Amino acid sequence: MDNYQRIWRTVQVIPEGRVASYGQVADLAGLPRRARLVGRALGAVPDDLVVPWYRVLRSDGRIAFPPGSPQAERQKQHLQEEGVVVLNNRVRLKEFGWRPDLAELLMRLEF
DNA sequence: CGACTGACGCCGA
DNA sequence: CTCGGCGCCAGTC
Repeated sequence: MDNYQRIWRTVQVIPEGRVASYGQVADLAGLPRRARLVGRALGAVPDDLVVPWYRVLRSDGRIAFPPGSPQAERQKQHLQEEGVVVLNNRVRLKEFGWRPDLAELLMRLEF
C-alpha cells in the first residue's frame, strides 16, 4: 500500500473532538521521522475521500498554518465545531491530545 | 544529479 | 515564550 493511503487511513482513526501531531500520525502509520510527509499527504487528499485533516497539529499543539491565514481560520472553525478549543492559533494537547488505545489501533489500523 | 522547499521536530540561547 | 539553527525527507526544478 501507498504511504499516502496509510497516512490518510491513520488520520481517519483520530476520534472526533481530539487532535494528533504530524509526528504522531507518522509513527502510527509506520513511517517514523516522516512528519513532513504527513503534511504533504494531507495537502493531497482526493476530493472523494473524507479525511479529518484539521485534527492534525504540530507537536506543540499549534496549527501549522500562519495565524490569521485563510487555512488556519478554516482549521480553527472545523476544530471548534467539534468542541476543540483553539486559542491564539493553538490547542492544549494536555486537554485534547489523542492518546490512542492499543486495542483500538489494532482493530482500526488494518493497513 | 545537486539545490531548494516545506501542513515538521527538537534543542539551545 | 520566542527565535534561530539544524536534522530530516519526499517532491520539484
